[in-house]
Order: sequence, then structure tokens, then C-alpha cells
Amino acid sequence: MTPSDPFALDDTPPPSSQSVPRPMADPEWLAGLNPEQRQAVEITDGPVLVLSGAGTGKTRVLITRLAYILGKRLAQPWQILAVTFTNRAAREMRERVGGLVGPMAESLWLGTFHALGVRILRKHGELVGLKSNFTILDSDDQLRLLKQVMEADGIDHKKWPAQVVLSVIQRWKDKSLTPDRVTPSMAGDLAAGRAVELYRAYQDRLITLNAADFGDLLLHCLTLFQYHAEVLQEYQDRFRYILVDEYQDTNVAQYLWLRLLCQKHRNLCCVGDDDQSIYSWRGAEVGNILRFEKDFTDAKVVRLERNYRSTPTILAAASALIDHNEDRLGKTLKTAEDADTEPGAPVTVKGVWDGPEEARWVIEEIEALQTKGDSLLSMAILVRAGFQMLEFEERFITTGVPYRVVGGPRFYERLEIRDAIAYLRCINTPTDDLAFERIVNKPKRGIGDTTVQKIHVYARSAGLSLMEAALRLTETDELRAQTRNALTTLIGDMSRWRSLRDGLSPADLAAQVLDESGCTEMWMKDTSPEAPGRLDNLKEFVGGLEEWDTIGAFLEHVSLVMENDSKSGDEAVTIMTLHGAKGLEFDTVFLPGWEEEIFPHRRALDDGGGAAVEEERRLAYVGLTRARKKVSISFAANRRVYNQWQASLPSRFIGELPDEHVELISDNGLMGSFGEAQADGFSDGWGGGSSWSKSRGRKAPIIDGDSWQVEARESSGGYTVGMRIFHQKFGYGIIQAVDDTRLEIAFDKAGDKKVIDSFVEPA
DNA sequence: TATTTTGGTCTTTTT
DNA sequence: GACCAAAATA
Repeated sequence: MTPSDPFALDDTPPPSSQSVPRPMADPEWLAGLNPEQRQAVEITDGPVLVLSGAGTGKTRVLITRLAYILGKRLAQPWQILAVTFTNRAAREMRERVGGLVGPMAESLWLGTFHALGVRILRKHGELVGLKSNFTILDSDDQLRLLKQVMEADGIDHKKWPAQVVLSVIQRWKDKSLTPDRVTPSMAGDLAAGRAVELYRAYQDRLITLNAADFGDLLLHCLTLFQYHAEVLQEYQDRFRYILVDEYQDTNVAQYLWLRLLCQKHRNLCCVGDDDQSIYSWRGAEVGNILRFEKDFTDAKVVRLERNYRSTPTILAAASALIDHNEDRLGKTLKTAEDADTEPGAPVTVKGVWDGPEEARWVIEEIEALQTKGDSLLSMAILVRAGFQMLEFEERFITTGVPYRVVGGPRFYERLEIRDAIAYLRCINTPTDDLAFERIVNKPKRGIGDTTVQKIHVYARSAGLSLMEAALRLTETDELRAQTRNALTTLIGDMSRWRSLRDGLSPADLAAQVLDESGCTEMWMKDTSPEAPGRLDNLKEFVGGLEEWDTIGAFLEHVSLVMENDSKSGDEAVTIMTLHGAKGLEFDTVFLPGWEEEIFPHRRALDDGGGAAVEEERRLAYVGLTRARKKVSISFAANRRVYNQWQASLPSRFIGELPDEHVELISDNGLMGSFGEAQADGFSDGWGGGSSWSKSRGRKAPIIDGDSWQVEARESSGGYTVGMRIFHQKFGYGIIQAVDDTRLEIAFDKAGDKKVIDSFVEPA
């Protein structure tokens, strides 16, 4: 077993943990808790719901609770189930618990829902049709598989993109709906009304391939528990204590999974914060929090409201912001009395001209802090979406300030890495059709679609795996000599590599495979600018394999943990998405891109009214509460979208921050840096006025076209489709569509643009 | 038959 | 500017 293997759980008690020579009564780690935290730790009997605001010591409570249960010998480590939301959190928790109780932390059942689901299915999967060596599909495989199914069904994939259908299916799985439980009304007219058929066909295909996708990891568990009471009972007996982190982000299937497992001992402890629920798009149901109290009427509720992380100023800003959400359980965060009572620096809001300038400004601030003696590790840039990272990366590179992207383009998702993995999958599991299909013509060896189709047809009719079918085909004269030879070589190589598997370490084997398959060569010959980088990635990939004993263990790790364990500790600024930042904290946090359509994201604004925007607001709240000492928000007046410049508005969230805790930075020298090139539209007035009136209501602050001052205006000031208008920047045009304050205008010269009504005037 | 070119469509967040 | 799928070309 390798150190970071999430399944490093041992069923059998290691001899050392039989005797527990640990301090029993009130060790010092228990004494350091406040009364509520202590309650959350000490109420071990029965269901407990811990509502825990940001920075209130939630992780600490969880860890202490685990240590407490173990220390009191209420259960053995393998009788405790602890579920986290990310693999990183799981790893961290295991380490920290280990620090308190020693090696027995190793035998806890601790991991993500998915990782734990796999563990169960590896053992009992046969009961639901999965052999124990089933493969876990990555998103790419899922999509290709569904496409195949849709093609076979003759669904127009132009009209119904596989991606859309797939996400609907996933949502069903999140809700624990097997194909037979999806009602026609749920499917609607999706995929010409045949979505359920597709779902069923897709599931059948998965079983045939002995594969499971992410949703299946839970869904199959539920089916298993439902139809095999003896298995369920085994686990119910086993898990005396169950702990759940980030409970607000669980979906229905996960909730059912938990409810089934805890039924016997009923010692379920869930920790969550409704204000930090940011995964509803993935099927998370905040309603699970409400449901908890309904299903467990004897549940004790503990509220953790004392914040130990942020300054009172940051806390006040965050609270005021989240207060704009209607749909809340209601929870006030207050500064812990014993904490530092200095109000702290105000939250700053900086307006800049455009994206590059924003990056420049942020990194100047970072350098200033560094000169002052702050560590780069204590700073983070948190963005709404991945693409925003680019501008900062460029700036980091030109300035030479070290940075670290966390959760960016995932390492294992890069195409060259996936190819390498597919080779390993083929070697490890010859029947892995999806992997075979992926690498059959990579690098190009003259085996095109037609050949693959032939293999497919043959495989299906003879009930063979693709690799076997290919082998049989080479023995006939169905194929042209050239393709036949290519296939024979490939299959020969495969079996040769497979025979080497036991003699070589995974790393050595991978290196050999990459060289002999021509993958390395392919990238060396490639003249595109990213080719050298890809070669480096492959090297890193081989290097990363060093720590694994078997290919199988490595592949298991990869399929669940798409993130590359980024080595931390180096002095560098962290840059990551807001979603990725949940659960982390930094001294200084930069929150760039606070503009309408970016944050809140356009998609959130588009669909319906409040719910989606409220989730965005929670995301903003998460961002603010990551900071211990200082928050810097920024927005740009212009943003390049697609390929053209578009004017943007400050985010409504900026207007929702309380005046008294916010400082607007608008330095007068700003105009100078705008330079000669941008003399249109916004020629003056920025620096002088800086009047910062907020609009409290639904409307975002609206910025007047040329005076660039903030003023609240009535929506859609009488503009109608077909009207001719004038815009400072884009000239004359005709209104094509009106959506409240947003106008779509066909400009005579500048083409089609979406602008806010306050930017135009009747012509 | 395999590869290159072109044309149209989009961009959240992740286990 | 990036990605995919269908048409064009070697």
C-alpha cells in the first residue's frame, strides 16, 4: 500500500491498536475548545448536527471528535466512518488525527463518498453485476460512451449534445434515480423524449464493460444495500460512528447512503454550513440539512458561531453580504471574545481599466506585501472560473514572482497523460475497451475509423473485448495488409509489456511503454509550441509513478483523484478557483473579477431569479471568509470576451458590502496609465468623483457612460426593439433585443454587442 | 483510407 | 481563441 492511497484502510486491527496507551481524561487538545466546540465533540451518542460558520474551527472539531471517540475507546478505528468532500481534506484529516492518536488513524474508514463507495463495491460489486476489478470512467470516457449509445440510437447529437444529456443523467444519479425510477415528466423532451432509454442503454453498456462512472459508485452501493440486506447489515454493524464533513454539499444519494449506514447505531454527526453551499449544480441539496432534523427528530443541534479566523471588519463585510440571501437558516458570525479585537484593515475595492491592469495591480500589491516581510504562502488569488487565471499567470511569469496554480488544468486530464494512462490501463486490464479505443491509433499508426468500426462490429457479434476481436481479425483477411500489420504489432507489444509488468516497477514499465509505443517520439517530432511541455509532463508522469508499487494501485488512485498532488511548501502565491478554496485560509486574499456576468456568472444570471445568484453570493461569502487579515476586491471596466473588448459593470456584490468597512481605491493618477490608446468613452471623471452610492435593491450599481460615476437608475428606460440609439464607444446602432437593463444592439460599425441601457442614448 | 482544413459553437464551478 | 465535427485533399 502506498502512502497516499485513499484505500489504505485495513480491515483487520493492527496489533498495536488493540491496546490504547493514550491519555484518557481531558487531554490538552480537548481543553483548548470553547463550550460549543466541546459539545460538538462530546455528544457522541445519537445524531448530531453541527452548524458551523466559516472559520469557527469546524475541522478542528471533527478531528478532535475522532480522537475523542478513539481515546475513550468507544470504537475501534475500523468501526468509524468519516466522510470528507475532497481527497485533499481526507488526507489532511488523516494526518492530523494521526498526530493526536498515532498510527491507529491509518485504519479509519476515511475518505470521500466516492472513495468509500469504491471500497465497498470492490468487495461486493458482484452482487450488482460488477466484477471486482471494474474500471472507473473519467469524464472523457463517459462522454464517448454516451455518444456511442446515442449514435446507436440515432439521436441527433447536434440538437442534443451528449454533454447535456450526460449531465442530466448525472443529476438523476445524484438523486439516486435508476433508469426505472425516472418518470417521463422528469425526462421531458430531452433527446427527443428518449433520455430514459439512453440512460438505460448507457447503464447496460457500463455493466458490459465492467465499468462504473462517478455517480455509479454511490448508486450501485444503494442498490446493493437495498437488495442485499446481509451486506447492509454487515456495514451497519460495523460503523458505530459516522462523521460527515461539508454536509451542506451532499446530494440525495449520499444522504440516503449515510442514512442507511447509520441506522443501527445512529451515531451520525454531520458538520456543515448552509451559507457555504456552493455545489448545487452538482446535485448538492442544502435541504439535506433541514431533512436531517426531520428524519432524526432526536438530533442535537450545535451551532458554532465564534469565528477565530478573520478580523471583525472582514467578518462584518462577509455577514452583510450574505445577509442579502433570502434563503438561509440564519446564523450570525461573531468574533471570538478572546480573539484579537483590533478591527483590522478595511476591505478594499479597486477599479481598474482592464484585465491586464488588474493583474498588474494585484501583483504589485503582492510584491509590496512581500517587501514588507509577508510570506507569499500567506497570499492567494481566488477567481470565479479557471480562465481568469491566465492573465495572472502571465503577469507572474513576466515579473518572476513565484506562484502555484491549484486545481487548474488537472494534470491527469491532459491529453498526453490520458494517453499514457490508457496504455497502462490496456496493459493492466486487456478488456478495457475504452482505453484500447483511445490508444489504438495514437500515435498514428494507420488504424482509422473504418478499421475501428470493423473491430467493434466483430467484437459485439462475437462477444469479445476489442483487443481480442482485433487479434482475431488479424488472423483473417478482412483487413488490408498494412492495417493488419499495424494491429498485430500493437497487440504483440501489448502482451509483451504485460509480461514485463511483474518484473519492472510501474515507472520503468511506463517509461519503456512510452518509448516503444512511439508516444515520446510523436511529441518530439511535434513542432507545436506546447510539445516540449507535454514531453515534460510525460517525464513528470513517469517520475510520479515511482511511489507506486503496482500499476493497479496507481490506476485506482488516478481514477478518483484527478488532481496532481501539487507540492506545497515552496514560497509561492496560491492561485485557485473559489470552489477550490473552500476550507482553506490565507492572511491576504485577492478577489479579482468582481463584475456582473463574471461574478455573478452569466449562467447564474440567465436562469431564473434568485436561487442561482444566491449561490454565487455564497461563493463570494466563501471567498471573503478565507481571509484572516486582508481582502482586496477588484473589478475591471473592460474585459476581453471572445476576441473583442466589452464594457463590464462592477458586480452587484460590491454594492452589497457595507460602506463602513469598505474602502474604494481610485487613485487620481489612474488616468495616466490609461494611456493614449483608450481615449474613447471614458475620458475623464473617474478619479475626481469617486462617489460610491450603493443600490441596496436587486439592481446592480449602474455606471454612467461618460462621467463614470455610480448612480442608481430605473431599469430599461423605455428602450424597445428596433429603436435607433447612440453609444459613446460603439457609435450608432439598432436595438435587437431588450432584457430588462440589457440591450442587444446591432451597431453599424462595431457589429452585435450586448450593452447595458445606461450606456446608450436615443439617437 | 488517413490526415488536414475549415466552419460553426461556445465557455463555471468538480468527486 | 479553443474545441469539435464534417468536408476536402493527399
